[in-house]
Amino acid sequence: MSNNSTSSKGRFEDLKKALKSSGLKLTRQRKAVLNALANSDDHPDANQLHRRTQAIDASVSLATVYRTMTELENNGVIHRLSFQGEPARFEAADAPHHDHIIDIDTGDVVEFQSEKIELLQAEIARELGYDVIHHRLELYCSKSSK
Amino acid sequence: MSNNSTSSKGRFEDLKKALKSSGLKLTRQRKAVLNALANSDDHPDANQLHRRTQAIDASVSLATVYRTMTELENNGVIHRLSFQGEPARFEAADAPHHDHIIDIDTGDVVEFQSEKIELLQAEIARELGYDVIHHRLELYCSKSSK
DNA sequence: ATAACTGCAAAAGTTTTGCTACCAA
DNA sequence: TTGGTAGCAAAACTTTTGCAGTTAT
Repeated sequence: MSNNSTSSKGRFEDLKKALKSSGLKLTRQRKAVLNALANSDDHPDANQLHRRTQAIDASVSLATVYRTMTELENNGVIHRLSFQGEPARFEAADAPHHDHIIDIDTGDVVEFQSEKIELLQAEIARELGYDVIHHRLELYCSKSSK
Repeated sequence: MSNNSTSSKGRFEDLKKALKSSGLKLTRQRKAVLNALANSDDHPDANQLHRRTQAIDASVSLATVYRTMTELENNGVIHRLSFQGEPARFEAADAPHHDHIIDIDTGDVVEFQSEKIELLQAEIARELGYDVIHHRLELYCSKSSK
């Protein structure tokens, strides 16, 4: 089994596998969408993903991109990111959990991870009588001067 | 000066003051919008705020609600919250900084604050060469069982 | 065979905007 | 007086959906 997220080929195989285990049919169109997503190392929105998909298979419609993303999201195969004031972006869920830094000058997205913050979150929620099901943490940043 | 966010009257006065110091005109319509916002202790979206505003002054249009919120946001008087998959919500910015817990069963929003998390965020960003300008932290939770 | 899937176009929902008239300062 | 504002309706955008035909299994 390829958990190898370094090769886009491996990511494509993983996505196909995840799609099939979700009970979804592997259609020509979905193959193209997954391929486009596997080859994206940024976080494309629906239109970008649609354009990249069409470069592989020009017949794929935007509706299919949306429908596929919705299905895959419901099955935990991809994450839908909705940053402030932007259309939703998508990323494969194969990578370990992480949060995002958004460069407010360039729009670049950097991923990071902090066990400490996760623990603090759970602790805070617990004090208020809640369990954290999932969370969103985004740092809107500019490059530091020095 | 009333920094007293316990009384809605005080909050209304504070909002009016903030609007005027932003160089905006205090119109009849804006008075109604600010009044509606000052009397909201939840986080209304544009439609809700519009309805509450119309209860005060029926002539106010939805466009004016949006335009007013955009102006006030640009001047730091209010915050625009955009939770996952929902239309934007608004809150007065007079309260001290805080983040949000969203109850995924009821939609309730609880505010919390954690100095520790803020410090960790800054530290993480710094290690990656960034300064945090602002951030978003949302915990999507359900009531804890015990 | 047949239930799932697709493209297309239309609809839905949120937010913005052009325009003409109006009003706060 | 006059530049900022308002309402209205239309437009802009993102996302979803009804429908009739197609396809993977």
